[in-house]
Amino acid sequence: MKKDWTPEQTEKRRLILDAARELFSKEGVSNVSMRRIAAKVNYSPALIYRYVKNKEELLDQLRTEGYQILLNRMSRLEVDPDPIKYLTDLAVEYSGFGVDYWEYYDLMFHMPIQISEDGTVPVKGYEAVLGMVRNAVEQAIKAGHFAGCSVDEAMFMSWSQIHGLLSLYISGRTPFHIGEDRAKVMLQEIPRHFLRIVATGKK
Amino acid sequence: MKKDWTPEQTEKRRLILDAARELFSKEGVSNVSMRRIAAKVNYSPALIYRYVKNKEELLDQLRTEGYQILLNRMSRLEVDPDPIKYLTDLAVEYSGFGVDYWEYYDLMFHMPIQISEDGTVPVKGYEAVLGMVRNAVEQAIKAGHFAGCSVDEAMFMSWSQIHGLLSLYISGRTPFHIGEDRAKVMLQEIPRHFLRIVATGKK
Amino acid sequence: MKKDWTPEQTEKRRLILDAARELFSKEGVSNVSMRRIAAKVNYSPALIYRYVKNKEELLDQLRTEGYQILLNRMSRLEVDPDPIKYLTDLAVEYSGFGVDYWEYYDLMFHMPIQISEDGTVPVKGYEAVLGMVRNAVEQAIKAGHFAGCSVDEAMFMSWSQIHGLLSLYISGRTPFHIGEDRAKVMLQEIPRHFLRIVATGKK
Amino acid sequence: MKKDWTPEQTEKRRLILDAARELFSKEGVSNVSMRRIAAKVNYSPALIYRYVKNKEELLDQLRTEGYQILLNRMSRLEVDPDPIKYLTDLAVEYSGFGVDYWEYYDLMFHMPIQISEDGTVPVKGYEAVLGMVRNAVEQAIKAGHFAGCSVDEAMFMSWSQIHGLLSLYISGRTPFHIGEDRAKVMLQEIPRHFLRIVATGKK
DNA sequence: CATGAATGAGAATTCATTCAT
DNA sequence: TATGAATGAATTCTCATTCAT
Repeated sequence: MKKDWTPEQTEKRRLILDAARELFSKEGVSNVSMRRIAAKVNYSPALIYRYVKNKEELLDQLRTEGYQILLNRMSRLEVDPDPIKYLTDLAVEYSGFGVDYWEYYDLMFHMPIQISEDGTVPVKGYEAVLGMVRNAVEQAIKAGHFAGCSVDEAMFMSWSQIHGLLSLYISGRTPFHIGEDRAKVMLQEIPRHFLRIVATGKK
Repeated sequence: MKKDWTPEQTEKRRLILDAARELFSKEGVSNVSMRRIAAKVNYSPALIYRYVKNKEELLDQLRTEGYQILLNRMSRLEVDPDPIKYLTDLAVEYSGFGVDYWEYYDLMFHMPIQISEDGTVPVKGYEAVLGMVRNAVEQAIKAGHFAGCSVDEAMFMSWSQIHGLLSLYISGRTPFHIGEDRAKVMLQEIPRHFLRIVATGKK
Repeated sequence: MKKDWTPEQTEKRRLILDAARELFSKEGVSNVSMRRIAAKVNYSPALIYRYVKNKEELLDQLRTEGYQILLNRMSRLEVDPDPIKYLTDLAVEYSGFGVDYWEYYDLMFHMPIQISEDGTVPVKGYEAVLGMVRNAVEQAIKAGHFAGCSVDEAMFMSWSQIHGLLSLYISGRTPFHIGEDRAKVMLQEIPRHFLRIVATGKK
Repeated sequence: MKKDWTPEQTEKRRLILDAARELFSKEGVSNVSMRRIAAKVNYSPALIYRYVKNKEELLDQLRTEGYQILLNRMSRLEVDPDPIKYLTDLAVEYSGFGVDYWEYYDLMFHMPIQISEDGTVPVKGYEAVLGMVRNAVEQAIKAGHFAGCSVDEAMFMSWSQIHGLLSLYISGRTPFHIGEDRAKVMLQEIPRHFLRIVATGKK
């Protein structure tokens, strides 16, 4: 499945990938058959296989694309001298991606992760994305933030805060009033509250 | 599937549900057939349908049970006068459930939510669970915490922090070193860091 | 696919195996689909799989049965003190099987042989059959026959003479006049000519 | 597919046939798709059908070619005055063909024979090949060999001896030690033993 | 002459589910 | 109550073949 694609072919492949992405997140990967993807783009089931090797490759391609887009968005940020500012920028960008491309996000971060024998994740881009976050967290710790946290801990807490928001958002669990633009409200939360969930109990 | 169950019937239904849950969690919902559930409890495939309407109802039932268990765990907590302490207790209990019953959790909080026409979630227990959290958050706000946050906001941030941790944990994305007990490490994080992601930038 | 079969089940499995055998030799193994086998016995395609694990197992079963039948026929012979007489008896029995069960024979001796890593043939019965022939040939050599031949050679020549007859017979290449009973004529040839193709040229 | 071929067309058809033969022999007729044949000669699948009517015709053509090659090899022999010598020469040539072109041989002599209404075999060359053998046998009988055999019988025995060797050889059933050159060993057997399987029982 | 696009038919399986007994 | 038998519909994927260009 690499050949040299003509523009038309690329376009058709795109069509298929998009249809698949939509269906996958609407109904779950395993409830979507190649047939249904074909039907959605008005192709015969057999034709799908001229543009996509198989279901596996289709999923991999979507995931890889997702990581690439996310990576691009995160990379275009300037590195702010204030590591917390930078980390927040990253979070904003990450969430923006999650909201704009929630179908991708679903495929990228909700499926059980595959780890190859050497301990790495075999989908291109995954490690790169997490690496950026990790570096930013590391800088923040060096600058005295996240008192008492290891890099792992700080990274995990930061990541999971944003991931939690996106995950609930994607599955429709944002507790905001129906009628409002969920996405917009969601995205306002991030810069306002990221890394600032402070509940100052007397302890 | 609403008949009046005799105790024996209830017990058998129980057996089936348990088998289903175990299989689902071990192999993923869509990789488990009704046949395999039947085999696991030594019933004929047909008999399953005496106790369970179909796969869908089976899943719904499991979800409902999940909410019930979670509700029980959260309810048995004493309400600490310090609302932050209580909220943290709730978080610990919630996460404990998520780790112990991650297979339930997956079914309960990762699938797209179904909302009925009147705006409620038709699965029994769901609203109750969230209600408890909401109340606790409300108390905390009244006590002066979460400065500047609406109840919705504070509730969403708190929930998604924990949900994010669990979600990443369930899909295998905890960035801790292999070999450690992921579950244990994960659970240590919660009381240590919940509601305390503070990054004091100079701003 | 072992379970304990009830008599009815055994019978149905038999039905399927027989249908498969007929189709296989009439049209070639790879031109016969499970669907067609199902159709031939008036079952739904799915039902086939209650009685047979898959196409592979079906073929293996048929082959194994074939070797068993052949082995039985060859085993019931008394060992004649004259090794040539005995060898001829074996040949007659072997050919009788080949003619009576030519569909089996086709599956057993015309498909490319599978040899496992340890150099043996993994289908039960194959080695046993050849072993009997080999022993008989060995006795004959010890008794002074097959002058100048190794056991391998003598065994190969004897075997291939009969196999050649059967192979041509099965594929319809017996050059006897149409209308005669090909099978009968064929079988007469064996005792008359086996091991006696003597063309004493003056050289 | 009878058009008048230009030399270029003939050449291309040749290319396709050769590719097909190679693939067929390497992987078995039913494991080779028209696509793969096309790919092997760097044609588009569609183009194949300009030079070959369909898979069936392709096979028929290969068979016909096979008979032609075999016929050529057998024809180039001088007719030895000793009919047994000549018959042996034919056998050697026939087996040489079978070993060199075993893929052809398989197609030519293992598939069920098609006989047309007038009792002849509709594939060109088949009758001619057998005719040569038949004649040679006839001469041998006239010269006093094959005592007591009809032409049919003698012809059938001779043919099936060689065919048996080739058939077992092709399906991998030569009982010679692995590591030796099976083909070479096989071919040595023919002149050594053809028409000389003598087992002189005391009887 | 040549090809890319396209497809209907079919391959081996599997599954949720029903039904007669 | 319980089950074995049965199946229609679905799954992923391949293939021989046609046709418009």
